[in-house]
Amino acid sequence: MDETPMGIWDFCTNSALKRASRQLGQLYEDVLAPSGLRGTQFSLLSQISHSKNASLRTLANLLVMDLSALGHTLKPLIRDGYVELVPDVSDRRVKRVQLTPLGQKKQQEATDLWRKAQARFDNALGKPEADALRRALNGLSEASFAEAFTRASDTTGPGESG
Amino acid sequence: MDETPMGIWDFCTNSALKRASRQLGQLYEDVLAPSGLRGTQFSLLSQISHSKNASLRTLANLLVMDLSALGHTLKPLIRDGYVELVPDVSDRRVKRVQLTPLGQKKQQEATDLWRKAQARFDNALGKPEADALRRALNGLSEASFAEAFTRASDTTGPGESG
DNA sequence: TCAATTTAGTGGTATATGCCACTAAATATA
DNA sequence: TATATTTAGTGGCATATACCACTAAATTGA
Repeated sequence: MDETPMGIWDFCTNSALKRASRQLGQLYEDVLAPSGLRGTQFSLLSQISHSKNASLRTLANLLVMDLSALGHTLKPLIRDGYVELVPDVSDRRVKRVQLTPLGQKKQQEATDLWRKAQARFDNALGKPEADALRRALNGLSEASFAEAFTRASDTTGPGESG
Repeated sequence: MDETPMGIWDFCTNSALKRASRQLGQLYEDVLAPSGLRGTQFSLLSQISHSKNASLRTLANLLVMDLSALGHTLKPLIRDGYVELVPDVSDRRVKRVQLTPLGQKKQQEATDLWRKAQARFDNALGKPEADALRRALNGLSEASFAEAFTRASDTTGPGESG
């Protein structure tokens, strides 16, 4: 065999993460398809549902997403009548994000499909492994991890100083 | 506390994966920035370097990426002179992807930066955990996982029937 | 050999996501 | 109070990524 099936993802966590994200994204989206929602849109609607009356900024921080990216991503959902932005009265810069009744219905409908996808995932990987993976991923998403990463000078050698 | 900091990512592996991907993407890209390459572009150049003379289709499969998405993503790299597509002589449908000399140089330059990012990641998470995470993610990216997922009827109850 | 099917790529369109520049509004400071 | 700074959001531009329709070339089958 002269064709080594080695990839950058075997070394690079970032590449591995993106590749896995594409794969799992496809898998979940296929299941969510009947709802007409993309995977990201389902995540968004669900989080908006959880974080009632959050501002765009708050939501962006929770989702570890750029504020303007969130704004852009919400546009199709606003256009389709699932989400609305309500200006805050006390701070006129702020806009609160909320689901419309239609959005709530759509989110619930999609949740039924999502449960299937999640069940399949847990079955395919094993429940304990799935839970562990989710925890690990959520650890990476915490601000404290970003700080640890940024702070980490590459002390690859033996003996950790400082 | 009436503000439960609970998120969809606490339940949904897909949401957790995308969120972590955004976070890690930012972290890696900050380190790669001096090279002028985005994270995805570095992954791409590296994989092209590994998979010498691969066709677009082969590369797309390896990367678990849609063929046309790969084509689109390569465009900036071709425009900037890092990558070129060479038509295959025996099968005139096929285009082989390869780095230009400039692309090789850029890839090597970026690899030096990447090593820093990777070292920081390993430091922040711990080497064994990082390796385990990479393995888990690469498992999700395998075709066999997609098959297991698709095949998995949601046998959430006890007793798995054939 | 010729038609039907499959395979590789391209281009258009839409969503996902980030950066930067800009506006508006709130807050801090002199 | 008037100015400086910070904060929230918007809009433009670029890349990332998917789907669909289409072309071209190879393969299959009659």
